[in-house]
Amino acid sequence: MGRTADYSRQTCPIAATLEVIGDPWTLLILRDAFNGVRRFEQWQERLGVARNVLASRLKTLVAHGVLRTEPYSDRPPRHEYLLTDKGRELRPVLLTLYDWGERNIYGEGQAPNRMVHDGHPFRPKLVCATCGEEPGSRDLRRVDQDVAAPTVGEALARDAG
Amino acid sequence: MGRTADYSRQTCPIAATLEVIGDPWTLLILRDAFNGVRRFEQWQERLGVARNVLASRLKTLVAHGVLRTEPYSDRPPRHEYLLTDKGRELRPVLLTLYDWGERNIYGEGQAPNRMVHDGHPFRPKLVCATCGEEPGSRDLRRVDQDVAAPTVGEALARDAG
DNA sequence: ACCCAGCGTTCTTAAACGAAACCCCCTTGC
DNA sequence: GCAAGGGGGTTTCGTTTAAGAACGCTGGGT
Repeated sequence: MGRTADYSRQTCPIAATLEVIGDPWTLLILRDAFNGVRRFEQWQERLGVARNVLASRLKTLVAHGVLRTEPYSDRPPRHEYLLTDKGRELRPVLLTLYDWGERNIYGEGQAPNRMVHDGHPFRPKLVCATCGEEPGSRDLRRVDQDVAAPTVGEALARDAG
Repeated sequence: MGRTADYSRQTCPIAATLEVIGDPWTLLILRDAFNGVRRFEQWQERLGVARNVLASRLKTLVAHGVLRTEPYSDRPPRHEYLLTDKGRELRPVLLTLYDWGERNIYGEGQAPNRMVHDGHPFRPKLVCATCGEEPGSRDLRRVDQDVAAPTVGEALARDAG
């Protein structure tokens, strides 16, 4: 029936997230949003993405509340796209993707840019918010809930309504 | 000319990472790998992904060194797919995706499963490895290197060779 | 009046997906 | 010895989506 990876039957937060930001280009659109890009033409120019695809991606990001539109001119009517709080919470996702790519593809210090935090080099570290420890492979488990949890499709529908 | 989002002209670790794991299904394949899945039929059954697509994804993950094959039977010749060290380093990516989906789509405690770390609930927190602080939007910057950095395509080629 | 900027929409074409059939290799059971 | 079945794919074919280029719309500038 086509090509879309349809994650919506699953019941999993990862699948749910990918349903929102898993399309090709979407994460690069968000990367640029974090870097200050707000307008259609800027994204189009920087990414070289097809305009129809860009329009469609922006639309679904707005529909999911990751971006919102804000008018910046009445005549002619123009608006820009800004990250919402929900969108800003995606920053850890981008940072971990960045880190993996730098270490595993580019190699340390070989990347075209660096992250700087308050004057010193930044490298993300993921810790347990409760105890502050870095989780190992052994001590972290995924436990099923006994309640019947909604599928991705259902959760997204509720989220939109 | 087709459909692939081609990130390879960019020079960015995020784009480089997406070139490896950004295909539809790939992140769910990895999610299941972290949950102990190792064989073709298991993935096929759990994901419902088309077999040709699954075969192709596994192939590229092996080619990029995220998974490796390990024989588990000589006659008939059979192998399973295991995460490499490089693959295991993707865990933070999966954890941040999980966290976002749980909080922003399912809602706290509504997800079908929970993460448990050493007996207590786990929620990932991203901190600066150097100073231990959680970075805000203001104090984290991306700084260009002056050296001419390789494109994603070049970095991946070097990575493979 | 003409051109330009900004933001898309509409078209066509070609790649990638989805589904199901098919294939190979070997084991087990009758 | 032959059929059935499991594991791990590949082939074939139809459909959907992305790429790419062209066009449209709104208003501003000169």
